[in-house]
Amino acid sequence: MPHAQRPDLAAMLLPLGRALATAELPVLERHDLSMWGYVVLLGLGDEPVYTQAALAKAIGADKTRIIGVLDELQHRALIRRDPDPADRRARLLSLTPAGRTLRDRAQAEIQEKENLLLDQLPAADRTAFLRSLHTLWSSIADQKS
Amino acid sequence: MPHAQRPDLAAMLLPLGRALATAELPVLERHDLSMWGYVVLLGLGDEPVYTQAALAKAIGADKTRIIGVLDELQHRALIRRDPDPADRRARLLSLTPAGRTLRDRAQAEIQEKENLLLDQLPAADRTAFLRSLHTLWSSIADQKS
DNA sequence: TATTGTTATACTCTATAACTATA
DNA sequence: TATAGTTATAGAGTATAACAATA
Repeated sequence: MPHAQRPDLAAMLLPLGRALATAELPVLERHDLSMWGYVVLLGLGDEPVYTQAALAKAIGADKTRIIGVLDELQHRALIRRDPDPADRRARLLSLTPAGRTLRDRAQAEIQEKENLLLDQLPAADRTAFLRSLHTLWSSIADQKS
Repeated sequence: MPHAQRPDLAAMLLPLGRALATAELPVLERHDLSMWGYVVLLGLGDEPVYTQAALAKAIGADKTRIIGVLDELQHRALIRRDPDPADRRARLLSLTPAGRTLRDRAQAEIQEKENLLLDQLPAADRTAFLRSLHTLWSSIADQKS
């Protein structure tokens, strides 16, 4: 066997993902968001609630990791952290309208940038790429739960 | 604007890449290779030479980061680190036949695993995905140099 | 003066352990 | 006893600074 015909998948996916994340940092900075702050806003979808531990698990972070992030987002009134009347240990997390707006704006700008990169692909490849990436990503996300 | 129609690219690429890398760790372990050890072996392509700084840059590592890795690979006779007679500061790096064999075996096993994941895609999507990923990855790699 | 390889140090990020308040 | 949230601590990984040898 002479040599591989293609680079390893991980050797393409990870550098590409990191390059994108780095390129998107200035967008987040303009909105005073850290990467984790943005991920938390995304993690708090449109469905109202969560507990901190569940949110942490959903976004792949340690529960201790996100505490400072939640503190700051709450302080900026982007999220609410209401004690659950049914279980006073738990905090119900939700986006405020301001948080939702900020999240949607940041995401729109980020995906705009990403679309510029995707524009170099032929239209057919582009849709196949997005469809495939989504399939593969879903399959490993399922696997985790 | 209600909500994004797709997840962010980086939010799919990075978890997918990490999941693959994690799944491939046992393969590397069987060959007594660390992730960086494997990356170094891959970085020393079939072309004979390099200098440590150039290799580090090529694989996206700090030059100080790979010294221990090179030490171990050399000790196991997987690479050679010959002083350059023309410039005695520099070390010419190359794979030994054993290093090349090990690299090719590990890569074959890794890509076999990756192919299993890709098998869930329809054939047409699969080729379009690989072609597109390669295009995007090349474009960001070019950008760096 | 600049560069290669190296070591030692500092810094960032993340995970672990230990605590409180609830259940 | 077990769990949610928290704090403090320890660890892994990485980058920075400083050095000797060479150009």
